[in-house]
Amino acid sequence: MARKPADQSVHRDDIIHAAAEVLQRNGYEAATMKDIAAAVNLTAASLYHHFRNKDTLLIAVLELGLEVVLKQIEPIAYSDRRSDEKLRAMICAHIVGLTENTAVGAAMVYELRALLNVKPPSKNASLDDQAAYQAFIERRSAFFAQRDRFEDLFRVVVREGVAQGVFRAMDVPIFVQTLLGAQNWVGVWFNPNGRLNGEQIAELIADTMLNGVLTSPRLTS
Amino acid sequence: MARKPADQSVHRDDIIHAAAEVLQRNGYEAATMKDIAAAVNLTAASLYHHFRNKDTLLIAVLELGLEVVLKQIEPIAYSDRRSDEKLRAMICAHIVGLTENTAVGAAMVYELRALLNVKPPSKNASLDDQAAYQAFIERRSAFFAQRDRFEDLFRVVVREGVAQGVFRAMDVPIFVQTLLGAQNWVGVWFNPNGRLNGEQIAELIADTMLNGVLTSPRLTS
DNA sequence: TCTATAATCGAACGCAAATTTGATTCTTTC
DNA sequence: GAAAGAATCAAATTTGCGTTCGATTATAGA
Repeated sequence: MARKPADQSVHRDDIIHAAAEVLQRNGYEAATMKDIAAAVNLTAASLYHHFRNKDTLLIAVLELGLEVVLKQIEPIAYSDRRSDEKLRAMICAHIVGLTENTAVGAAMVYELRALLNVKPPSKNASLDDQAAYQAFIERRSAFFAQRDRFEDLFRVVVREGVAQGVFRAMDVPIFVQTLLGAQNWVGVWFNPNGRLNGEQIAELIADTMLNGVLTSPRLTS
Repeated sequence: MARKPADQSVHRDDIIHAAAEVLQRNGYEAATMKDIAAAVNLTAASLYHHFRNKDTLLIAVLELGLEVVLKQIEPIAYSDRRSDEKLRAMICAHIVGLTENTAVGAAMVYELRALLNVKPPSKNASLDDQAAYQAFIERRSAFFAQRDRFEDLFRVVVREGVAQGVFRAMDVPIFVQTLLGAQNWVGVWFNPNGRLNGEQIAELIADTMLNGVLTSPRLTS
């Protein structure tokens, strides 16, 4: 009866990754469904077989990006190493992740606003559309909840370090924003053909940030 | 004969600031000329009396943002204080500037891509349009040159500090990107109704970043 | 082989947005 | 107070994009 996805057909994830790349180049509003479709050798119309609409595609990209990064950071945060070691590992993991997929990383920085700006359907829209919008809103909330959780991991580890005396007393939320800014920015300026690779950059940044808060400074271990 | 700008008429700068605010909310592509016009009680058509097109309005916003920030940073960089004091002052000036005008600050982070994505006019466009596009391109190049100059100010001061021994040996370009990321990010998360004001945030961030590179750590002077 | 459904596409729809046009209303200056 | 240009607007134009529709093709299971 039913037919499973054919092997030669384009996969959901292919589209998401292609979308991320088009988004990186043009930004959400300027990126057209046609562009995205072309990147996977489809027509715009075909995309609607895989995604209800453009908004849904956007959130799929962002969810993917967050999931990847969470999966790498979370186990480190929950491990029982020393706080400064954990923080260093988290910083490096995040930055290396960004440099390995700059497209998704850039989306996580640049496209959140687009996600927030998604407009509700007009009142004479189909019930189907109304329901889909509700689902979208909930999905978006869940995304932001996850994202808060991601940021919290850093705050928790830093607080831990302060309590243990490995980090100096500080304003934890501000420090974490400082850290996240430095990290996210890498997704903006990183050049795969540049002088340093992701790991090297990650270590250098971790050095600086850790030095900024360690009670007894030490460089790369 | 000719008529000088009437006093009650909307001024170029009003439009630029209004545009910055609309851009902050929606992003360049999603911001409509109508929205921007409405923010200064005009119609979209009227904007074309002041700006040739939407692109020109965008670059005007960015030029304004850069000019403001350069005017504050440059004299500090060229002063003859100690390098670490200069760097601290530069960081604070930049961050305070961002928090005082988050709209323009956000544009400096988010809208550079839109600036790069401006499309040339079609080949059957008027000569006037062709010429205007050339002018735009040059203006854009000049903008990026200025922006490089801005970033260079930081690199120069940091190198100076390393040479003088107040800063540890480090990878200067990476450190400056780290610093700029932390700074720019403030424009993204800063909340005027938040717990801390711009100055306080600036000092905290400066503490962390300087601590990250000082040879003999010290906190707020 | 036959059928249900997955996957795709070409063409068309509807709409919103940038820009143009042609007039109209102010203000300054002579 | 008239002329010239500055500043504005309503309406029309155009263009491009998201999305829908109907039809077509391919494939796994009955």
